[in-house]
Amino acid sequence: MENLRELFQIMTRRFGFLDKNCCSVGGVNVSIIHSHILYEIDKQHHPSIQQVAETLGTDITTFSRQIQALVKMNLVKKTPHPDDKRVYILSLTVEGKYVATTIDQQMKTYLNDVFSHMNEFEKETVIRSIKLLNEAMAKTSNCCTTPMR
Amino acid sequence: MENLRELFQIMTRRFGFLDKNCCSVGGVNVSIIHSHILYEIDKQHHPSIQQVAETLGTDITTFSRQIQALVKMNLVKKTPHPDDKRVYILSLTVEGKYVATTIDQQMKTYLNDVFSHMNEFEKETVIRSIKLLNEAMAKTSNCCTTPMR
DNA sequence: ATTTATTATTTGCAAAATGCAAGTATTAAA
DNA sequence: TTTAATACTTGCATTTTGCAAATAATAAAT
Repeated sequence: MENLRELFQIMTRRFGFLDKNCCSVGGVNVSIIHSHILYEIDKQHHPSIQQVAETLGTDITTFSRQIQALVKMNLVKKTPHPDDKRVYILSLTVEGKYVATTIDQQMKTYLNDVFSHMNEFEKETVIRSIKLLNEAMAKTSNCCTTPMR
Repeated sequence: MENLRELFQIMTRRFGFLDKNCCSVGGVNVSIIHSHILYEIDKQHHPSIQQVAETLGTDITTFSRQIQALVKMNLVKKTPHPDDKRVYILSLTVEGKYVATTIDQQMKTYLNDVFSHMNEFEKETVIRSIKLLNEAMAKTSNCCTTPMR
């Protein structure tokens, strides 16, 4: 029985490095944090500030400022919610969408690079395993979800 | 063909949450960063400051200060290298070892919790997959290793 | 044997990121 | 129509960061 924790520690650290490396698109320099925010805004359907902060597990006041920065960089747009004036709806600007897409492609390239060292069967197994893992973590209440405050 | 990046994004985010939650032992409050440092010092055999900074991909000046903090907290000990006086050897104090061990146990508990939602076969498959992934990432030079510079 | 480079680590400093407490504005509940 | 709750923002004060430069020690070159 091998050391489980070590296995995961190494894996997550490596993905962390991946994140660190790949975050400058054209002239714009995007931090990892910002890239994750862009990713989530793109993925969620017109989310509010609160919603994205929640999924990323970031303090809301910090997140508010992060959004301000992204708006200033002209990557994100804040639109008042039509029915509830307290809420702001987030979306990507054209430039933001471009940056998000480019980062996404980079990430895909990296991942394909990683998978190029496996045969098709191994690749399928690994992908299936990550899915299993995600499902299992979703079921585990006392860890792996948004940090408790 | 499903979205590979999303799969990995979710997984690493979840492990990030895991890290965020589990880092206070007894009275001592240890940040994730500090817990990773303790982990590496424990794992590597009498590493130098430089070595650990390298594996964690942290700027050396920042890391120097992190070590100072851990020394002040009485979790880490700095010993001058006998042959090369420029170098400091890092080791855990008794208390540091205790903290590291406790965190390790917590992590193992969390992981077991996650795996409890799988059957034995799935568990084996997932573990084998993580290993495959780590090996593949190690082979991939243009990502997943210590940030360049 | 001295000068010159390298290496390991530390500080100065200034910029950036964080989070709590408190604020505003708006909506929902009593 | 007062009271409570929600979504978001700002004021601070603290912490974290990293570059440039300093220090100290070893290695290489002359």
